[in-house]
Amino acid sequence: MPELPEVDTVRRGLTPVMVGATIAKVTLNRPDLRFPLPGRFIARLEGRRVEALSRRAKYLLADIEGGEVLIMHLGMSGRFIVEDRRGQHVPGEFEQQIERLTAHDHVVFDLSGPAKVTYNDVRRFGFMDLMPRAELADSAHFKSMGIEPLGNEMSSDVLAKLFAGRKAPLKAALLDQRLIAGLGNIYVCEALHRAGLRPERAAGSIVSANGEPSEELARLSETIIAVLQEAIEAGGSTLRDFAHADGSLGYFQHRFQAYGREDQPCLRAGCGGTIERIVQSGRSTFYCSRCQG
DNA sequence: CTTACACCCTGCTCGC
DNA sequence: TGCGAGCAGGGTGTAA
Repeated sequence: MPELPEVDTVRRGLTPVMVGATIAKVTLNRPDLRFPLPGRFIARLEGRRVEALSRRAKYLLADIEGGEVLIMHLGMSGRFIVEDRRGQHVPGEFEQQIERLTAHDHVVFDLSGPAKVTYNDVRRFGFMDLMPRAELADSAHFKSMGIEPLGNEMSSDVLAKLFAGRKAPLKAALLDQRLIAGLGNIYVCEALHRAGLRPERAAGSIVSANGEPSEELARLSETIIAVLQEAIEAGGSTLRDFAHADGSLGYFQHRFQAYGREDQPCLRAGCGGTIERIVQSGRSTFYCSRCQG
């Protein structure tokens, strides 16, 4: 589920639960996620306070008392479930509570308060790592990471530099985390649709020859920011409601204009086209060949 | 350096 | 009803 807006939603949800709390106990139900968990994972966390929780691209970062940072990536299917410990043992706390599936609960953080935070990940493409804050920037995860799309560096000037001369399709360039970090398949499709740009076009083709940012590039830059901000405000897309254990879908139903809408009418006013699905770099691209030029 | 592709893993849906 | 194929929001490693 998690692209930048979803990860940010998770960050917001976990902040009041985790920040300031002490990690009383860590339980590992397996020795690895996508990668092996770092050595002495449990000992380095237990008894320490969580000082802050932040996001970089699709990564969640928890500052741990003592100077280390807990790095968490949700992969494709990772999610956090917050439970009041009593909720587990006192049915009726939530009237309609459905027993949640605990298969694929891989890591459990018992906090100093009544809360328990469980990392659940069916496909196990997610991972966690732990290292001193000072080593973060040079770590394998972050050293080649691109700009933060909602950060200060994001502008059509910077995009022009990043895209200049690239033959890769716009779709691939926007998905490349070494250029811009945080966009995923959904929001790339949405941004290109809203900006009216064809996903197959070479990324370099929207940078004008004289080096000045083109109008298309400016539109794309602004659209990316707008789409992400709107998604964050809506609380992400299809994330399950991680704050409760009832298994129900989150409130945010699809406001997608393109993603997942193959064969359905293009929603751009006056377009009248039909959304098509093609495959680029092994992944589905949804777009309207009529209004995306 | 850039680009392309296989791969990691589990579960669900679709067509036969 | 059963079963294989294809698909799913991620990143990584390798090869060309």
